[in-house]
Amino acid sequence: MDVRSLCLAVLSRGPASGYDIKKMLSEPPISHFQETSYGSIYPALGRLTKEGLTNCVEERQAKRPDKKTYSLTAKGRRALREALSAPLSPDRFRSDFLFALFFGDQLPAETLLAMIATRQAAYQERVDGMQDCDLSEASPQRRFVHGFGLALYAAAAGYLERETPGLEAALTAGDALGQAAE
Amino acid sequence: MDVRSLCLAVLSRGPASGYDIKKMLSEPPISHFQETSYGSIYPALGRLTKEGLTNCVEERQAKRPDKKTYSLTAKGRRALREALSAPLSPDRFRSDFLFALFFGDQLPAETLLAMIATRQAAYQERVDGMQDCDLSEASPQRRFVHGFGLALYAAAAGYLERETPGLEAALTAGDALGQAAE
DNA sequence: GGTTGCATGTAAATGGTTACATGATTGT
DNA sequence: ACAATCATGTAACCATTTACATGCAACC
Repeated sequence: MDVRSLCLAVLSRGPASGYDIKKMLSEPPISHFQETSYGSIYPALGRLTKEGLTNCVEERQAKRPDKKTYSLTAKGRRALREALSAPLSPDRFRSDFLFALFFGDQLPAETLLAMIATRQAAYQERVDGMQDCDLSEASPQRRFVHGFGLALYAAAAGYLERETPGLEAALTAGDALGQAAE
Repeated sequence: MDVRSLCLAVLSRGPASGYDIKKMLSEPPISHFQETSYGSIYPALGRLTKEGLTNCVEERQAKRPDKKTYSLTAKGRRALREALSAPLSPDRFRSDFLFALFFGDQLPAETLLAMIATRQAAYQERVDGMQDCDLSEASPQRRFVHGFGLALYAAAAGYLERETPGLEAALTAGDALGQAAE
């Protein structure tokens, strides 16, 4: 999803500054499946405003840069709806961890097992954090999205926990074979 | 993971051409968690060779471009090991689908449900494809990686299947409320 | 006294995708 | 006949990240 649509989407919830938008996009649950930086948001807001998809109201602030509050125009809302209902690009999972593991015959078994333990901890931490999350006020969609993320991370953490011993056994057996062959 | 390391990793399995490398990276299971294109691979191979991380042997071919077969040098193998054992960037999941769903109050319920059905089918198809996969010859690592992917996709497909009816109920109830309020 | 939050923005560098350019062979 | 496979490479374009630039206020 391009940054412009991300901005429009956040603004559909109400007026916000570039700073606010970045904050919302960088917090769970959105941060779990989208990424952005100031360097892309500010230019995007400028362009959106120039093209009439957003309005911008400047508020003078002493001792700070003027705060610019953006809001959706009717045209912007239409553009957002279009972007959300257009064919969406497929979900993607990127993992350097799996890649390293896949080519792990280049590395000592201990290194691999340490890598796995680190990932397992990271996934588990995420799961724990999400389970503590208060959803009593959340919309059905938000709960659904939250649940989806939780299901994925729990599956990852669970798999790593369950299957690591088996891999460890296979790797040490392989090492022994390798040494026997020498 | 940068394209250079991807190339080195594939070459650690044996000499290959740019074409071969692209093919391996574009096939499951690697395609499930890494992406590349010719436009990045060919320049990367050129640079790797210039820097002495790979060797290149050209083979004349009539009627086709000369085939260039690359192989790892000792330096290249060291660089690969370094890249694989360096701190890896965290796994990332990107989903325009979840994003659209999250801001789904902008869209009619039917559109949302259709989107979900499409994704569910896509995930399920992936799961089915992976279950049919023959792993009898595969290394322990490869099985582990395969299993990880399968666990994730199965969790996604399962979640969507289980939880969609609940969301549908909530959405239609919400619609009714919204209409009552008008 | 240090970190976090508020608040904007630009410029350079990075790194990549997409499309183009070419073209025989093999399988359906 | 048509698609896929083999086989390389370049150039234009795109988007984004990272680092820089600035600086107060509030909290710990």
